[in-house]
Amino acid sequence: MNDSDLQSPSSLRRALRLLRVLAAGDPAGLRLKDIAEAADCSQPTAHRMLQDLAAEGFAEQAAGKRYRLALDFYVLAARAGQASGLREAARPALLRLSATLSDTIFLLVRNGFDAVCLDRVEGPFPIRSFTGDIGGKVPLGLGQGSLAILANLPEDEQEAVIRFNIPRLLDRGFLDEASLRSALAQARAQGWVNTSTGLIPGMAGVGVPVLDTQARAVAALSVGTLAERLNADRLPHVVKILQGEAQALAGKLNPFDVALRYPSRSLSTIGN
Amino acid sequence: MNDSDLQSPSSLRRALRLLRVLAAGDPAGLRLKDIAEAADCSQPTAHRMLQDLAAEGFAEQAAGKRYRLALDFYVLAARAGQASGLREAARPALLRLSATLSDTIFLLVRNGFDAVCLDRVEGPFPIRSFTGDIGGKVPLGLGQGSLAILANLPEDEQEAVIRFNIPRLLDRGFLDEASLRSALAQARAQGWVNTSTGLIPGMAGVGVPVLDTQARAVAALSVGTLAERLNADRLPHVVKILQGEAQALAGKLNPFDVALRYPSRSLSTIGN
DNA sequence: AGAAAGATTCCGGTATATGGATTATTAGAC
DNA sequence: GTCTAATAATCCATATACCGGAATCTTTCT
Repeated sequence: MNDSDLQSPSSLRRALRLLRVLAAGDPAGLRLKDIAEAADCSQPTAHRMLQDLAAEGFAEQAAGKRYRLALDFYVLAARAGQASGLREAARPALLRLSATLSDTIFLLVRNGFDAVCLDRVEGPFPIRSFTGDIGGKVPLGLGQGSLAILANLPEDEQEAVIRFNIPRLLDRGFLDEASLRSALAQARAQGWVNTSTGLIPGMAGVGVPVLDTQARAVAALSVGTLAERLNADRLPHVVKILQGEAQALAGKLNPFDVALRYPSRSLSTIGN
Repeated sequence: MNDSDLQSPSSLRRALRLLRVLAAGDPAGLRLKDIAEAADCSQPTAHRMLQDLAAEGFAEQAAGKRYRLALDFYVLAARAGQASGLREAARPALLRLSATLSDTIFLLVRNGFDAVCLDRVEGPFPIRSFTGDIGGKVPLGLGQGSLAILANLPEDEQEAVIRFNIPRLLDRGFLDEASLRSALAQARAQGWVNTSTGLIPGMAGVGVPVLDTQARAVAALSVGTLAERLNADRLPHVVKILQGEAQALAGKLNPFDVALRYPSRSLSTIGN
């Protein structure tokens, strides 16, 4: 069930898991003993690795000897996932949208079977969303932006994702396969997704895909707001503005970059 | 002079340097051969390490076998308690400032002998800055925000930083020690830094420190704009608004968090 | 299609990571 | 403030798993 390949992972992989432990733990820092335990390695080993991590600027020791991720880690991370410069390119659009619509705007990208929130600009209204904050993940198909991406993948990939995600969607209590497929058909036909499937009570949103030159979705822009703020009067306006930005954004993207295909790593990490 | 500690760094440290190489290189990915060369290790070694990095979700192989940092890395960092929550806490202030002033706003923090750009909100005018994008570093003392931080460090630390940074500043062609010290004195006296030292032609800026409860700088907010947009009329206004946000931000910070002290890693990584 | 450059795999020698035991340090109790 | 239990750091012999040259497979360029 789990991935622990029978032969112990390389020392490097164990060290990287240490980083995961640190990332998952209290931002104020974790005690060596707990780290060693969580990472399932001896205390001296954890210590030595943490020393190395600290020496390279990835970790640091806070007061009380607690270890935590250091700034360099965040600095490097800011450079990750920048392949298409998407976040950079989209930032102005997000700000404009948020300013124009006075709502919370999300930038989502596909990653494997998930949509990941790459950036988010807060509006004045408190919002509940699936993706949550930057870095949040949802199965493709759940939520407006996520659905907009899934609806605009090449057919074979879409099929694979659907097959894989159906149980995950059911787990979260939404959408049987039939309604998912009809929602996808509608999304592709009209070019955007609204909140017709009613997901979080009182919340509503619109998602539009950002398409590459071959009309495949590489990302999505979406608005999350209160249901009452997306009435029949306002909806078309919101859709139009979103589509305009999505199109402009598509034009700015490096056409060389293609959507990430299935990640090679094992599927067992999906649960993270 | 240089660090090559005579005993070769541990394999973990070498692997972490690989990550740095990836972060520094083309976001579209680097070829194995170039990575191996940049990291100064054999091709098979680089290959093996990259495989492990990929297996743990820190790197990935894009089309053309190119290796680059993976999105999971970003996700991991985003989900981890943002370094001291500063970025989170400051985001609204940055957005407000950018909206109010119509200029580019920077959030800088101290890290060792550098100021690091933690966040940045673009204004409508194209800006050249030392820190550049998120994650960019400058020696403490170079640039308005960076100077504002240095000016408000405890005396002993400030002295250590000055001593260390003088040659680095000279390298970049700016500021002899005397003018640095006088700029620091002025900065501390008036509580903000303007562009009096004339750094990038046509550019101007204002930086104010974000102080902790002991009046030590933990960060700085700064504005970068065109020189013509910071005339005598507007300057006081900008300073006042910046200071207001900096003060409000200081109030929101967890008083438990203290400025990062000197990182334990060797000084030789400064050149990065 | 051919050739050259690059990526991946293989494998033996050896450097190096490992964890138990030891010492040093910290945190908590009184 | 002192003592004690718990955690962190260090040491060291051992065996492991890392390393890089050479061979093979793959891609990219002419």
